[in-house]
Amino acid sequence: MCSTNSTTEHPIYDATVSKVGAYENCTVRLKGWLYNKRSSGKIIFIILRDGTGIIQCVASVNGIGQDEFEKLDKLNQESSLIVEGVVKKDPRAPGGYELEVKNYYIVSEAFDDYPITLKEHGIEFLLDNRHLWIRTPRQRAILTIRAQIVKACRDFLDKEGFVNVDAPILTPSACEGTTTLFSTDYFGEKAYLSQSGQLYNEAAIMAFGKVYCFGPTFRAEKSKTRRHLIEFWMVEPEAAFMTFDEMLVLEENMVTYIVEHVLANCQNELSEIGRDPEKLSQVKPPFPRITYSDAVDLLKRNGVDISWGDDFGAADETAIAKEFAKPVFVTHYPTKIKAFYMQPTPGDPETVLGADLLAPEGYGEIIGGGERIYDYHLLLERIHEHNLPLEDYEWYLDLRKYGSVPHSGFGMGIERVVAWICGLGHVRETIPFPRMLNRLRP
RNA sequence: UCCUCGAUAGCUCAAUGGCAGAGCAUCCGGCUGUUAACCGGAGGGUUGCAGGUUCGAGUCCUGCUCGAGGAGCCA
Repeated sequence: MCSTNSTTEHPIYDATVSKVGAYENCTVRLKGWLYNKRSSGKIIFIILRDGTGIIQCVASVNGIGQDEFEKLDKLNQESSLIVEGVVKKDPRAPGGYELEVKNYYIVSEAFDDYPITLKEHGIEFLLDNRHLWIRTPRQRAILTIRAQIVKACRDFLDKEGFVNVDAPILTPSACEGTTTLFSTDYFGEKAYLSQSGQLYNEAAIMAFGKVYCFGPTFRAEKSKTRRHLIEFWMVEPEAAFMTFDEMLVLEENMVTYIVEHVLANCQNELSEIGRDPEKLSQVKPPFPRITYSDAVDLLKRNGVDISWGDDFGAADETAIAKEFAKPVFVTHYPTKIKAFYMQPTPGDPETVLGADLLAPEGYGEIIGGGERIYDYHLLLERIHEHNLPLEDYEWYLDLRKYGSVPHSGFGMGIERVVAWICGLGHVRETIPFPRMLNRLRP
């Protein structure tokens, strides 16, 4: 990267912590924040954070002079600064490289009461200080993995020929009429925040064939568990002519692609959060498939008090997923516990062509999807059965009037996937600024 | 909405019904290879709020507020 046969001119390279290994014995300039420091009289170790990583910078009185040394020694945690120095390989330094400081500039000196110290903190305090908490290496790693998961979703679907057609956030009515929605005023008319882009996707596939929407979703439910956020992100692929079985294959290929992408690109981040990649590398197609009926039998054998027709609780999902090392599909749910648009199973109208994908290790449902009703008359019947306001679904019924085709789609919850891949105990760390019951700030 | 647990220094936590404490952070001082550095010193409190019992309440009782975990709910 740089030549070591130095002339009288010593070039200074702008670098980042993550790339510093390429500049061994060269002078580089790093821009970042003071994460921590350790001082020992005439030598000081500055731990610099620049967003790409953390590096130890060593400054001595001999190297930068008494005045500059004392100024640096008094610098507060999280002060922003620019450091110039020589990159040295040193096994004593965390990360294997350190910077021998030749020069530094303080950009902004931080106040002396930065709340997030390097000691332990409680979750309430950390969430109150989420705007600062995201600076810590662990949170940076999780959110970096999230970004890579999002990228992998888009890369995979683009590669498979899906077109990104986003659905509106402001909608005139509930997509399903089941869940509690946030309402807002739309110039005198009531509008709701989207809980799914699926119905709009179904319109879009008749124009593009294969589409996906990717955006935030809002549920005004008073859910208070490790798997729930009030505002979360979903990617929802939908394709014309795609059968139920083809959809399952698409799902397992997408999940596998995401896991492989993270394993290939986020080694440092996985190691930072202490996630064992071994468990993830087992995720390869095909994923096991179990029908709802067989899942009920499995639970009964394990002593769970459940009868056919009951929906699964979180503990049930965990018990089912525990039987498998890979994500598992639960298919053919009872018609009455699924949404109105689900296509009945041929020859078995009591169940539908719907499937949930349950993540391993107790992370529960990460995908829900299925084949949609494409017959006009059946769909109309279901809308009546569910007492849905017909006027809100007229455009949706139009899709069955003008060139309807069999089609399928699914929705994947990004935060639950991030929680699973990162091995986290709660989805609140998987999104930059979580919106939860009792928490709207910061 | 329900169940369980919790709230004491900026943070994490101690304190048998009997003087309000420690570590970290902050401030002052020391130390030329530290690894959440270490060593010495200082400042820092309406014990979530409102009542009650008691000679005496951080501690026991009642109500409330806030939070956490879970349930219900939830493609």
